Amino acid sequence: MEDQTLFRTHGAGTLRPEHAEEKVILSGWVHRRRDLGGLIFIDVRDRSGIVQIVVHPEQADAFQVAETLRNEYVIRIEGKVVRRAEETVNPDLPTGEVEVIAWAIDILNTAQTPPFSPAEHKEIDEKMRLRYRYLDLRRSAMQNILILRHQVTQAIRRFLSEHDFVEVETPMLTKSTPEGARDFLVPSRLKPGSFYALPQSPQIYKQLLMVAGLERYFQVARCFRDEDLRADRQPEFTQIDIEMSFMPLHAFQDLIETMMQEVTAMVTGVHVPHPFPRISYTEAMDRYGSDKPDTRFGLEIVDVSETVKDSPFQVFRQAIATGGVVRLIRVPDGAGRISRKDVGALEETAKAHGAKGLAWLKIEGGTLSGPLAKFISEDELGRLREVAGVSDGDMLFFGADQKDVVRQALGAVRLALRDLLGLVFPGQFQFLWVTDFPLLEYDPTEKRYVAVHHPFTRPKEEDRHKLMTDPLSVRAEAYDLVLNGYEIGGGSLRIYRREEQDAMFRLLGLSEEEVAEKFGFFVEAFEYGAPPHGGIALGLDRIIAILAGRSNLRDVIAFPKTQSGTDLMMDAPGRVRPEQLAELGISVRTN
RNA sequence: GGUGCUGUGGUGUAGUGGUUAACACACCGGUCUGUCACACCGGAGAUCGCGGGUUCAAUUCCCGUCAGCACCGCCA
Repeated sequence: MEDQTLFRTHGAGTLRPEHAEEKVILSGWVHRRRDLGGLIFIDVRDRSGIVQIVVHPEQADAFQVAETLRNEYVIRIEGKVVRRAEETVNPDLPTGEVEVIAWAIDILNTAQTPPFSPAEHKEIDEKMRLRYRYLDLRRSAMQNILILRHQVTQAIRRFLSEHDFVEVETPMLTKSTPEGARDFLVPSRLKPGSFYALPQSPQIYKQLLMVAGLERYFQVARCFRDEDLRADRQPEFTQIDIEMSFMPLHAFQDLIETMMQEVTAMVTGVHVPHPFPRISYTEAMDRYGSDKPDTRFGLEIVDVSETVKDSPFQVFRQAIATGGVVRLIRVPDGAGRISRKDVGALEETAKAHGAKGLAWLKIEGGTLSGPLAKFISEDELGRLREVAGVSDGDMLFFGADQKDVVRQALGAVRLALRDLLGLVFPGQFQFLWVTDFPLLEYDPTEKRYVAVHHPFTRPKEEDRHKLMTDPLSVRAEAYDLVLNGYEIGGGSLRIYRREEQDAMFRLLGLSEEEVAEKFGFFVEAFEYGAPPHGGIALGLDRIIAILAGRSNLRDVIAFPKTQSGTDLMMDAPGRVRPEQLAELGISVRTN
């Protein structure tokens, strides 16, 4: 008899013909049971995979146990690996050339019939999956993602360590600062009425580590933002946070590119060339209507304001007369591929993104159709051919409004066309740097400038002279890393001189007292010899999701939140006992 | 804060102003020695998310509400 305390000699999914005739002990879950009456097959599953167990009636003890097994029971099996007869090989199973003849089966634990089975093939409702997350995670597809995530994190840790970066942990209990997203707050018991904030990112800490002389820092950092959720946004998420001193920007970006190249190759087997393309913010907005363009397909936006400025179509004329623009997306061969119904949906998309409408034109067999047809002269069409390369069979979508509106609306229409026409495919990975973001934007509700990236971002040297005279035209030394139309990272070179940081805070409308209160320690640190530095934060969850071909972040997070920020398994957030609140000096309004 | 979609046995779906609310899987019992999403026979299992309204009658129509999802706003 084998050692009873030994649970396993092999992983179920690892058995191969070379193990034939070996005695093995397996432990795992009953994936499926096929009871033929005089012969019982059990598919046993562990993390490594599935193997078929055969129980013959001659092994009376084992057979008796096998008859009572149910799905998801946890069992231990002793038996012998044998090659399957030619005609019973299962080519769909990695272990399909062998099976295990069992002579002993122990039930380590029984199981209720689960609300859904890990062996099931159908789509399970998201609510169900989240409520019983531990069952959802039994499915190999989910386990594979978690394993993949582990491997990526390990690879990144190794890569950065080899490049002399030091992993440093920074506090989770920190302080709320103005600017940025809404904070998650944690009440202090020792100082009633005071609150910690969970970090939106370790930004200030990592800059202080640069002042401290660490020179190269990284962290797999959990970050928290109390804002509404999306498919690509969770309230807590993980950043690969990186900062370094004394490094030229191009060299830093090269390092990040090399790392992403390695990760992509590891996960997908796809080799992405680098350097990655770079595009300025302005160009991205003009050509793609997005600051995170999906460049896997064309359909670029073309400005035709000049061409149609005298158009009889009033919407065009008026847009231009009031300082706006007219731009179009040309869909090659779109005339035959896009139905009236599709057009209606595209129009809704444009409207949802601020446009008043979406004018369109089909060019088929030399004749024009669509609401614009009667307004476009032969002459204008000729010039459109020149400017936008329009040819027969094309379909054109026009946006006419103020520049920002047209950018956003046509950007959304472009993505809708991507999905409608199926223009992208699995296995395509287009990395892209978006650079030269504006440093500031004007917030009309707060009536002041706010930082586009964050208040620690350095203005571009050549724009610095415009800081006081024309702040909105100042570009930042900031860069986003974009993959397939998702922002997967963002960073900047930082301000590292006190006077400059002070000037930036003043520009953002913070009073001297506010600066002293909120950032006093920070600017003070700059007086003690802060090195030139910069960095980036990469969104690990998004990177994994994209590389693993998943369209929502929940699938790459072990225990994610719903769109309303709840955990359906734990039922968090939850109420707390009155004594807990009392200790914290908190009373809750109940209306 | 707003818009849209969804909510029917354990699960996935079908369906209807008056039905015995249908099907598949799962579940329970039985038969079966080469199955592998086993097969076959039989069985049990649903206050149709919740509340209100319209109606002789509501799972179905209307309003509200809750939950999940997608999106807009928001997310430096």
